[in-house]
Amino acid sequence: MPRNYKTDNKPAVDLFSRNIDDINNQNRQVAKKRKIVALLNRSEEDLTIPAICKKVKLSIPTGTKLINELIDDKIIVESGKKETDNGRRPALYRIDPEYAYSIGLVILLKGLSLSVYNLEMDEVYSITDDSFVLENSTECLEKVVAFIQTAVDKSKVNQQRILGMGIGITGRVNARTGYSYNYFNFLDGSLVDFFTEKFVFPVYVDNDTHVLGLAEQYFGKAKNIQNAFVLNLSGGLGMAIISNGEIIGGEQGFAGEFGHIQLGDSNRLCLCGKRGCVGTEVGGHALERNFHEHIEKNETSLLLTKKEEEKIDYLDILRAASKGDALSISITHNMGFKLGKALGNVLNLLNPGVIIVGGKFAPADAILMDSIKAGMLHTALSLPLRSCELTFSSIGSDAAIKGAGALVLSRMQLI
Amino acid sequence: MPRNYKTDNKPAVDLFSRNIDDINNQNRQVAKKRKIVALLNRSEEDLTIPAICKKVKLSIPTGTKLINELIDDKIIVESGKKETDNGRRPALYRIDPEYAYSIGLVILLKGLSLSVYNLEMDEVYSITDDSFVLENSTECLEKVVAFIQTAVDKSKVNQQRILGMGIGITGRVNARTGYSYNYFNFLDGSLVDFFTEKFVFPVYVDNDTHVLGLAEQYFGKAKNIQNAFVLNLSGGLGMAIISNGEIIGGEQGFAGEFGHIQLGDSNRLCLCGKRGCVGTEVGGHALERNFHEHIEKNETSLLLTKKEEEKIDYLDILRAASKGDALSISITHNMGFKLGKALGNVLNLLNPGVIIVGGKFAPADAILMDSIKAGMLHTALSLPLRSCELTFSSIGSDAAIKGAGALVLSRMQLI
DNA sequence: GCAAGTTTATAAATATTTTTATTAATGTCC
DNA sequence: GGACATTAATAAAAATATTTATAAACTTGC
Repeated sequence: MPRNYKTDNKPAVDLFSRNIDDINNQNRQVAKKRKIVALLNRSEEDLTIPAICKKVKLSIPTGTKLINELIDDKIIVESGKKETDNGRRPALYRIDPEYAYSIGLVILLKGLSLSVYNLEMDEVYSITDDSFVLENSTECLEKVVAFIQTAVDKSKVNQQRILGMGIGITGRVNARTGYSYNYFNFLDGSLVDFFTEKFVFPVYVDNDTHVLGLAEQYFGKAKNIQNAFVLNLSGGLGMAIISNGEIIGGEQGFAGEFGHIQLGDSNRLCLCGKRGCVGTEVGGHALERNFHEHIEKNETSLLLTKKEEEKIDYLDILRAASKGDALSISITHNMGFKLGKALGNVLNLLNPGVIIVGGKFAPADAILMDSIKAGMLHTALSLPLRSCELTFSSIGSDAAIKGAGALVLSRMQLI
Repeated sequence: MPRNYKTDNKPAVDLFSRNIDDINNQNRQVAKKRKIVALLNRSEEDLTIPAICKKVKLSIPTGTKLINELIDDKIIVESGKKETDNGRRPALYRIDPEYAYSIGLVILLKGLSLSVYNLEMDEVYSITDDSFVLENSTECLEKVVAFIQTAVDKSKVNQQRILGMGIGITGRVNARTGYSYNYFNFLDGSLVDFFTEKFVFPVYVDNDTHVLGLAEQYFGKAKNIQNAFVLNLSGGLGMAIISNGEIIGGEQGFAGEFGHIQLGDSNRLCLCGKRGCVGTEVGGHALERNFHEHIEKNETSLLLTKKEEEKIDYLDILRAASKGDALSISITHNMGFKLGKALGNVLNLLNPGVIIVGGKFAPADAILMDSIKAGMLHTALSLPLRSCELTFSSIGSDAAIKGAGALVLSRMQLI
């Protein structure tokens, strides 16, 4: 009887397997290929074979073999020769960006945004529904599904080429199990199970703040930094904590509820039922509330000449502050100071190398930088403060969506 | 000319190499051997070859080969056959505990303790100097060196068999660079450099709280838990944070300054210069202060009948509380409540699965458990609180020393 | 008490990876 | 402009690891 040895040397597990267990239990070659792709994905410039082999700890012959296989599979392309001072010039390689795509979806209280990204995380399609209002209902969930379906259709991307969809949703989310606890919590199974059944590609979920942190980690100012805070400062206040190079989820993925730390001196009642949460003093909604309280005390503002008082939102206040409106400046500074105090305390606990202000307030660096720093001085210990940089996100308004897209690559260990 | 192929199949890098770069840049076989040793070190019971191979992801022939080499090197010993229900009975293997040793040293404000551990982290020698008082001086440092030298001599352990010494020292420490910032900061180089020059074995350093966290992680109630807080509640208050299975050091290793978060409602001036730090309300010294303040207000206590007021320390207060002294119980409960409130806030931020109270207060669970829980209820969000267990360390008073010893194995990736 | 089933351990065959040697492609120096 | 230095890529040889087959050591069930 002839012996039945394995003759095909192709890996049994596909690089783009849609089964997460495969990814964690893959053979050495596929794991190394994944690392090569991830390295090229992270790298700004194209890389040579020796450089790749050094980084992924492979000998040049094996590295060459795997890279050639990736070229055969159309995942990697040669992009020219590298200019060097001496020696034979090496060939450069990069990812073929159009080989595969990922989808980022962000579900906020108001607004639904989806983008399709190629492997290099360049946006190839984008759509937003500003009229969307998040409700914990079947109808709302169906709306989301319909939105995704039409978006995917309109993007004209081959669905077989979609690696997966990452969803960032507001509220408490267990990223590991895929359950959402504040919205769409009426489902029998997890939110991930629900979506996975609806689409041919795999679905991953995390909360909006963690997804923003991912964006900062891969494309923003937390790149190559092992310990960072990424603030999601918009209407509310959240924080993604990066420690030892990883976003901290905690035991159920609930980590980051910075808005519900009681550090303030105020006694305002928070939505969570407690009093004095940072979130009652810091964030867009708190800013609006402060604005209206001051107006009630007969203070005045340039803003009142342009808009009815009830319709003024925190973005109006920010704009007014940057144009010199005294009240807007005052309350924004005040908010920044309180935020700084809270940050200084948490800085003592976690010793980050950088604090990045993201969210809708990211462009407000000119107004907020100094007041936050002043606040931090009041609470932070000098040693950890000295080596912590305060900075504002520069990724732009689609940061969270891009982070949601990156969630796919991250889970597939391709970035 | 004869070709010079490598003929010796022994690894070029020794398993117990004293060069940390070797460890991070080792060949596959040595890395796997290290994993085998670490697995056996962590495992309660002895393991079979198939079990080991499965865990470290090796085929049985290669696993067998490596294990046999470890046996040849006297690092592993066979310990009998395993009883099974069916099939051939496999041989069991375990670490030869006396093959090598590690030293744990803890330098506190008052007291110096050193223990020698075998590979299974059983104590083989222990010595303490209670008269020691930590000062930031050359003389004090020389005292420490002399203490270590006589201790190592007295322990009668072959110095060549000592893998290294782990030091836990109070104050801010950068574990990566080996610098100590509060004590012995007058040195030209790092504290690690200083000690490394004095001894033949390598030296590792971290602060006392992180080392306590390590102990809890490897031998205590944080074992197999990915997200935990380990409180160092003694005279002062510190916290080791374990996230994603790793102790968080932060950018400079300063993470964990829980005592300097301003969460309290009090306005007491802290040693750090700020007001309202948790540490001014929680911890042994705060407890003593509270005790004396109450006595000044003419309250009374059983303790006063036994000891002069000035000599009463927090351990006396704890003992009195457990014997029913009303004042001691009251102020201890009060402290527990404040600690609980502070913990609840940080729990919102990091979502740990377990909070372990360690340090000198670890035996005070009966007095503190309920008051801490009550405090946490006031500040923690319900979802993260629900899944977080509060517990007290049961390792014992030498926890930190054992953690310092484990620091050696940890850095050598042998645990 | 012996066949059948199960698991460990070893041996042989096959597959993979690395090391070393060789060849190729460049720049530099005299 | 050619010897020489330098780096890349490929080829061949050696080392290492895995798969498969087989033997050995057990239990169980009849």
